[in-house]
Amino acid sequence: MSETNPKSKVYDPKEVERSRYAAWLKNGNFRSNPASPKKKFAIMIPPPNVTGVLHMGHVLNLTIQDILSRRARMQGKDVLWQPGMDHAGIATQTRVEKTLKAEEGKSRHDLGREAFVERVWEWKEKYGGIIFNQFQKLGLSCDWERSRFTMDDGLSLAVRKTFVDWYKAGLIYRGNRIINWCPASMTALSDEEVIYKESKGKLYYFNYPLADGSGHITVATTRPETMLGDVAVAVNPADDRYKHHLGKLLNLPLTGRQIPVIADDYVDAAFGTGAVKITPAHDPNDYEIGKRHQLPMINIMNPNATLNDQVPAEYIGLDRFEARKKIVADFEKLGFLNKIEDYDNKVGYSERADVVIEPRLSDQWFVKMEPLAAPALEVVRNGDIRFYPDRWTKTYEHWMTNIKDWCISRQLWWGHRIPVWYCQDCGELICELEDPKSCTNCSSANLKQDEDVLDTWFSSQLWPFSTLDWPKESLHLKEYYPTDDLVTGPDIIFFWVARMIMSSLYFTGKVPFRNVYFTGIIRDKLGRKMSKSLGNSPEPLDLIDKYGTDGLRVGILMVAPQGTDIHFDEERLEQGRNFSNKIWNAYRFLSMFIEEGKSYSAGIDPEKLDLADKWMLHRLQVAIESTEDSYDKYRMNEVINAVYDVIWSDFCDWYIELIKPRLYGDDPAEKVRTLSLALHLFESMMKLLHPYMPFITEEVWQSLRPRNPGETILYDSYPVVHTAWKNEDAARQMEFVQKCINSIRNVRVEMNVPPGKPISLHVRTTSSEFTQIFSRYKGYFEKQSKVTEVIAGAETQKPGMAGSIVVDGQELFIPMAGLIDVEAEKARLQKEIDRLEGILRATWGKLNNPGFVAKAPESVIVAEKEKAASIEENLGKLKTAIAQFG
RNA sequence: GGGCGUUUAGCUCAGCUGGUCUAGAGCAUCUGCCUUACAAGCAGAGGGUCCGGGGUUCGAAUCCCUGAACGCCCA
Repeated sequence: MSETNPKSKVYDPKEVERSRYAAWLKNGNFRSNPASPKKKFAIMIPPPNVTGVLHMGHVLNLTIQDILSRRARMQGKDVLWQPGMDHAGIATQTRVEKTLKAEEGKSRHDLGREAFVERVWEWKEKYGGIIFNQFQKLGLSCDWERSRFTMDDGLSLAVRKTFVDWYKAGLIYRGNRIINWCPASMTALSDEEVIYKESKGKLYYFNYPLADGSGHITVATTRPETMLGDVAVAVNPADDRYKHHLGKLLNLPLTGRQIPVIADDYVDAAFGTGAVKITPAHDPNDYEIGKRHQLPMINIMNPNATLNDQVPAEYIGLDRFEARKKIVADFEKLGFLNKIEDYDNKVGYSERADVVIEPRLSDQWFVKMEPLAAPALEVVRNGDIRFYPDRWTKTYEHWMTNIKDWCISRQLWWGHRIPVWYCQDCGELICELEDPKSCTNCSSANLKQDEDVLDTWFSSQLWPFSTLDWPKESLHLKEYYPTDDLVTGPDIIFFWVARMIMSSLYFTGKVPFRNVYFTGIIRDKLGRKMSKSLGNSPEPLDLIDKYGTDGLRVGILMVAPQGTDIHFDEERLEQGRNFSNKIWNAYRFLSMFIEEGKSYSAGIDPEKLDLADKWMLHRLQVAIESTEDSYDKYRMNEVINAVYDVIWSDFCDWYIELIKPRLYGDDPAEKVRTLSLALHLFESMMKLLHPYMPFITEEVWQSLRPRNPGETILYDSYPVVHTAWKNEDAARQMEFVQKCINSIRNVRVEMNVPPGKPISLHVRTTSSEFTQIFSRYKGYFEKQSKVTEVIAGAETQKPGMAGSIVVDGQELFIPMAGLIDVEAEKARLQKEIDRLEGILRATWGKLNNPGFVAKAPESVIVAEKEKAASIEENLGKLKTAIAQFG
């Protein structure tokens, strides 16, 4: 037992959550066991950055993974939920560089590569694990002892093998290309790491004078500074305005250089002036034109986006944006500035450093994607891998069919260094699994390793199998691969999901996972993305403090429909916390009747069940059935809503109330029987709920009956549907009783009968079945609507002054001599009559429609006819009742 | 420019293969209750042009077309 006082009316999650989690860890409850004969279930955590901290997105994403893992475990599977982190090349290097600057005033170059990397490792050991401690507060059941890091030896070996194999297969190559350059991190980026943002800019029109003095050509540009690297002006060959200028030379202002006017189909005559300045070293499109026309490529920028010595002296060293201003000013001075217009366009920013990226011509390493994409596209199209929601397959297909080569080299120090050596003597390039000692061509020992490291995603793409020891053929790899489910955000579908599929198919011949669940993005209540700068991102650990982990998990999951963005509002979590409290109090209630140390058998004697028992058993089966269906479709919010409803609305609101007379009664055998069934039902519901609310369910489960040491709900069997306990008749009868009770309560309130005041109930029934319900289950009415006397029969007469209710043709009268407000009662009846007449009109509308009768399915027509008949019956009785008031 | 998504109660959202849907839930609102599990609770009530327009159908919140607003992705 924990220290929680079972008498406390309010559930306090703090101590329960702390001690339960500690016990699970201590008992190794989360550990996988590949040697066990159990069916396997595996999920790979999307590795958070080593620099990361817990945010709301994690809460949603990881809770879903935990739910799937816990359910699988309870279903008797051996579960591996693989945790770990990635090394986050740019983010981590930047972080450590900043610290170094702040604390020691040094740059990484002051330390040198080796010493700097050593510092990063130190930083990782010190701060890198923080996010795992935070994850544990969420109650996650990861196999922590198998935790992996992308820079581990094993995973590094996987990276190396991948690179070498792909290189040898011709899938990795080195090329001089225009890539996306981040001037802040001073490295190349992949296309995916560029974020395009809408920006209000200017379009500058410059006049370039013709060398023959015959006038000028006006070009338009959004990046004036690049004009210093212009090598041509291009026009569309069909553009009559410029035909006579083709082949002429222009004096490029400020530079003293002359550049030709050329023709190229790429130029859109309708844009700007129809004449385009060509800067092949600083624009991907210009680069293509430059290649086609064998133009020189002048790189005018340093890696940090200042101008280099390829420009006139007065511009050297200027930052690109300062240079822009100066060049515009200089054009104006020279009279070559034609005009400036406002211009909205999209500007690319680097994902990590959030600065404007600069297209840059440089030597980089690339992965050839097309051959890898084809099979990866196929496994999603043919259903070997399924996406939830399915619409993401379209996005995936679109990317895969328009795929471009992946720039994988990064000009960083923190990461997997490219396993390529260059012979300094003969120029040979060596790429092998083992570090080469000498040149394979000329035997020279004068080798130099490539300076660059690989994109972090290059190692992340191997995550599902590299964490399982690949390329070693371990038992883990054999047993858990391919994994079952992947849960992640759609924002990394290209970065990660697609690349895992490609590399897995190539190296293992298998898909990495069967199902991919894409979560929505958590936004604030105004629909804005959560961000540090807006300060609209709540701290999950604070929320756990306020609502408990269980409360937080369930609060989020209840509003997390499949793949739609979530508008987060803390009020939702109150619902989760309140639910904890509700469960706690239901447990407190049942526990009042439990004799210390006694185990109440789960055996159920069908002969001894009363209506409420049959109904509750039925409701539980229905709930289990519906959760199974929802789980199959990964509709996580539907699962929890179904469990929430059966516990709160069925079990707490009705069932507990209905069995109270038996529990408080004086028949000991009946008492034990009732309690046993209630405990069985409650225990099943705790198991059903466990994946969502692991802590309170364990806490309660432990106390419902004596448990062996180390026994835990984690490994108890997950509830399955017992069709024998489904009972539609009982469900229908109980629903009738509930409708009656609801109506009686309604009459009480509308007639202003004080809640405590007992009333009588006279019922005119239409059959002995109904008469029996009232006589046999009289107690239900007494308990639920303070009815102390029930008279039921076909011959029952309406008392003089009485409230009238008609339910399924049965006439319920509540004598209220002296109490009744005639006008109020008439109004109440009239309202019900109006409602029914409305429905009746609509129903007859259908039945009188020849088209409906001719074309609608027979079952629908029959149902409509029955509906009309039953409403007419009820209406008739209500009209009689209202007529009696005159 | 291309693609995807969203639009249902004051708020956040369910409503899935068209038919008990004069549309549900939670929160908020109003009324009454400290009823021996629970006031973080119980009981009851009010609240809707299902974004606009057109179409298909016997029948549309649901399917199709079209327009609008908002959001996301890609170029």
